[in-house]
Amino acid sequence: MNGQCGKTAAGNHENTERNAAREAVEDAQRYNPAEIEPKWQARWDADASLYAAEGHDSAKPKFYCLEMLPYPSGQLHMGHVRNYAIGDALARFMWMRGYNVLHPMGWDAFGLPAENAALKNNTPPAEWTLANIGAMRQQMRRMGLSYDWATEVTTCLPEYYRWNQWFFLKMFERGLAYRKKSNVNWCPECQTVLANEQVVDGRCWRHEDTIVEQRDLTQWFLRITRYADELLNGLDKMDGWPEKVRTMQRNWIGRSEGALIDFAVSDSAEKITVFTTRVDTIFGATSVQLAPEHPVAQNFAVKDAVLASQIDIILAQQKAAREAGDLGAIEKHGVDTGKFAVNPFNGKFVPIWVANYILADYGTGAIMSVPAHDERDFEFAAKYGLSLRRVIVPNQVANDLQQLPYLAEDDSSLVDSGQWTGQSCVDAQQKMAQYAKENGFGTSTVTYRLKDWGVSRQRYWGTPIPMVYCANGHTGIEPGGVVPLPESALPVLLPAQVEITQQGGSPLGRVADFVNTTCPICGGPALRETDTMDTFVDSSWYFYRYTDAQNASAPFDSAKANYWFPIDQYIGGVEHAILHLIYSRFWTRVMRDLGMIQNDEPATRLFTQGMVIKDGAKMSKSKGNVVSPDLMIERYGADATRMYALFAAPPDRDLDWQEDGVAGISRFLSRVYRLTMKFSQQISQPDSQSASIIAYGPAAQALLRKLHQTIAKITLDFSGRWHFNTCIAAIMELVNTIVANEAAMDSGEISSPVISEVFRNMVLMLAPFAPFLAAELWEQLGGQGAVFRIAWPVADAELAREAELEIPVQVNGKLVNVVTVPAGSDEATIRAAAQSDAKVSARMAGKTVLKVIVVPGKLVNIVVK
RNA sequence: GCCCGGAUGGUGGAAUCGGCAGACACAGCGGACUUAAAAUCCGCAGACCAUAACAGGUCGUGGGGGUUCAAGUCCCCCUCCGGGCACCA
Repeated sequence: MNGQCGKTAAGNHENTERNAAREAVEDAQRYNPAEIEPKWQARWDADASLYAAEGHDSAKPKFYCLEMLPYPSGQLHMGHVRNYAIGDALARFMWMRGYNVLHPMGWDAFGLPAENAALKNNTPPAEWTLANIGAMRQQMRRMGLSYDWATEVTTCLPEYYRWNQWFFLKMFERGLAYRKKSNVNWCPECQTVLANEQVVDGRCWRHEDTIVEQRDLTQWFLRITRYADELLNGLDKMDGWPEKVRTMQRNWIGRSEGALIDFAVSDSAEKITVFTTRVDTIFGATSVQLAPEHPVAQNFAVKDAVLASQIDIILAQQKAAREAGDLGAIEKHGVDTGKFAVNPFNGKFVPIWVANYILADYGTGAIMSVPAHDERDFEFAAKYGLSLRRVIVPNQVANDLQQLPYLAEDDSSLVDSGQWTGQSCVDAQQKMAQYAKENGFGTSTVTYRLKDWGVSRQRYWGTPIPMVYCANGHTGIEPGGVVPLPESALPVLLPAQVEITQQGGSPLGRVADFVNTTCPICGGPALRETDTMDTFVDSSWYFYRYTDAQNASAPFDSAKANYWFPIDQYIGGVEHAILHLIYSRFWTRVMRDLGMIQNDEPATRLFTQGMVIKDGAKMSKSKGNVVSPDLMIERYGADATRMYALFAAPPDRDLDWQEDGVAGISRFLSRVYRLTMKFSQQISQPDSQSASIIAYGPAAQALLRKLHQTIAKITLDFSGRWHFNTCIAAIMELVNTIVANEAAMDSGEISSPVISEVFRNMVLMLAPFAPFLAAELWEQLGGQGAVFRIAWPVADAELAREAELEIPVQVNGKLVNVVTVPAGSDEATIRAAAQSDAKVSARMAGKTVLKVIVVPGKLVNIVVK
C-alpha cells in the first residue's frame, strides 16, 4: 500500500470489493497445490505402513521396483526428479494392479565430495553427509514419492559398511580379494587411485579436466576377471536390458581368443611370448614388436644406453597419448633393438623392435608382426621398410594378390606355410596352437580387456579395509604381512576425528589410534590398512540390503532376498553402464557362490532414462542452465513438476525442460480439480454398478466410450513400452471430452451414475502421475482408503467400441473424403458407401476402376485409370 | 574407423502391426468476460497456390533411389546430430 490509494474514487472501491468477494468464492474452488500437497505429505509421513511392502509370505505376486540410489549432494536435480517420477508411477500402478511392491530408497553416502566440503566449510564429512540426506529425503517426500522409508539404506553408517568389510573378508578367503603391486591410475585432483572403469579418455570420471597419471603402487584388487566369461555370456540372456548397455559391457570385457607363442631370443636364454589371434599367419611374421616396458626390452636397454634413451622416448610418447586420451591417433614409431627372435614354426630369425603401438598391459605386451595380414603391422612395416611375406590367400578369387594387407580369415587358406599350406585359416588356427602346445612352445589362450577391480582408495570417507599388517610376523606371516581381521572384530569403525587436508597419502594414516593395533593372531603390534574401499563397493549390493535393512547379524536374510530377487525393474541413467552395472553383476555372482542368493543377475529388466536438457545442453552447473526442482515445486506444485517430467518426452529420450510446459500441466490439473469439485455432489461411490449402460443417451454413451478407450490405452502403455507422455495425453483427451460435455452433465442429460463412473476412474488413472491431487479428489469424492490401493480400472471392450466408424476413402492413394459406416460393417457395405460418396464418384468420373482395396475398419483405396 | 540411437509444424512431441501425418501440449493469433489487467472460457493454426469468399488444388516426416493399391513406418545408398568403443594384436 502507498499514498496513491487515497485518490481512489468511491465507485472503484465498490468494484474492488465486489471483485474481491467473487475472487474469494473462486479461490475456494481453485486448485491450490501449496495447500493440498503439504496436507497429504503430512498424512503420508505419519503412516509408515502406507508404502510398506508385504512380507515374503504375501499371496500377491511380487514386484521389486528400484531406482538407482543417489549420492547425497544435498540437492535433487531434474535428472533425479525424472528418474523417480518414472519409478514412482510404475510402483503405484503395480500396487493398483494387485502386486506386492517393494519400492525402497537409500543413499550412496561415502565419497569424495564430503571431504571437499569438509575442507571448504570445516564440517566433518559425516555431519555434512547426514544433513544432506535429511534435506534430500525431505525433498523426496515433498515430491510425494512412494518409498518405504523403513527400508532406507545409508551406506556410510557402520550398520551398512560393516557388511562391506564382511564381504571383503569372504572374498579374501576365496582368493577374490588380493593385494598386488601394479601400475595404477592416479587422479591428482582426487589424490587417490582410480579403477580402470573410472578413467574416461585418460581423465578422471569426476574431474574431466584432470589427466590421470600412472603410478606403481601396491593396492587391493577384487578378482572380477574370474567371472569374465560368465559376465559376458550372461549378457546374451538379458533381453530385459537395453542392447546398448549389453554392447558396452561386451566391449568392456573384451574377450579375445588366441594363442601364446614363445619366440626364443637369439644369443640369450630369454624368450618372448607373443599373444596373437591369428596364429595361422605366423609364417608371415617378419619381426617381433615389444612394448617399451617389456622386460626383454628393458634388459636390452640396460646394456645399451642409446637404445635405452630411444625406448624412453617411446615410453614418453605412449604416456603423452594416454594422457591426451587418444592412444589411437599417435604416429607409429619404433626402434630396432638389433637383436633377433626365432620363429618356432620355421626357425627363421626375425628382428626384435620396440614400438609405441604395443601396449604393455594387453596380452603379453609383445606381438609377432605380420605386415601382410594386419593393418597396423602393415603401416609400421611400410614406414620402416620391413619386409612383407604373404601367407594367406582367398579361396575363390586370386586377383587381389597385390592388395595387402589381406585381413580375411573366412574362406581363405594358407600358402607358404610349411605343412599347413593349403589348410583353411580356421582349421590352421586350431591345429597350429595344438602343435605349439605339443612341442612346448605355446598354447591356446583367452585374453580379456577387463582387468581386476582396484578398490583401494587413499581417502578418508569410505569403508575401512578390514586388514592389518603384523609388524613382527609369526608362523605363516612374514614381518609386515597381511592378516585379515576376524569377523568378530567388525565393524572396523571409521574414526570420527580425522584431519582432512589436501596433502597426499591416506588420511587414516595420520590417525595414530586407528593405525596402531594388535595382530589378531599373535597379539603383537600391527598396523591397520589405511586405504578405504572404492564407493562402488557400497552400491554393488545395496539393493539386497533393502530386503532386510535392519538385519544386525547378516547382510540380509537369504529367504527374503530370494523372495524379492531379481529386481523386476531397475531404472537409472546410462552413465553407469560399465561401472555400477558391471560391478553389481559381479557381486551378485560372488554372493551366489557364497550360497546367499540364488539369482545370477541382479535385475531382470533395466531401463535407462534419457538426460534432462535445457537450451540444447545437458543441465549442469558449469553450463548455468540448471532448473531447481524446489523452485518448480514452489511455483507449480510437485504433481505438476513430476507430471511434466513424464509428459514432455517418452522416458527413454532426452527431455527438453520448458517451464511454460510445467505451467500448462498446472492449468490442466486446475481444470481437473475444478470439474471434479463441481460435480462431486453427484458422484457416488459404486454401491450400484452401472449395469445397463446401454440405456443411456448418446452423449453419455460417447463419454463412457472415451473413458473406456482411455483405460485401455493407459493400461496397455503401462504394461508395455512406458510412453507416459501418451498416457497423460490420453487423460487430457478424456478431460477435454468431459469439458465438452459439461453442459450435458449440468442439464442432467448425462446422469449421475455416468458422471460417477467417469470421474472415479479418471481420478484413479491420475494417481500414478499426480498422487497428491488424486488423493485429495478421491477423498472429496467419498472414496475410502488410499487411492493407490484401489484396484486399477478395467476397460470394458463393449463400452469402448465405437458405434460408427469414419472410413477414409482414397482414390489412387490420395485421400478424397471420409465416409461414416456402422461399426462392424462388412466389406461390401463399406465399398458401397465409399463408391456412392459424391466427392469420390466425382473423382472417379470417366475412369475405369482397376481395383478396390477395402481394409475393414481402416480405409478404402480405389485404384482407377 | 566400428557399434548403438536419432532427424516429423514456430517448439516439445503423437502416429504401438504398411492404412486419414501433425494426437496431446507449449508458444502465437483472434474473440468472450473485465473499467483494465491477470486468470478463465470459446475459436484459429504444416507450407504453398488460388479465391471477394466459399469451394478447390499442389507439396510435405534430413536427402536420393526402390518395393507396394498405399511408406514417417519396409529395402538400398547418402548427409547431419547425439552416445559408446577404438593401435586390444
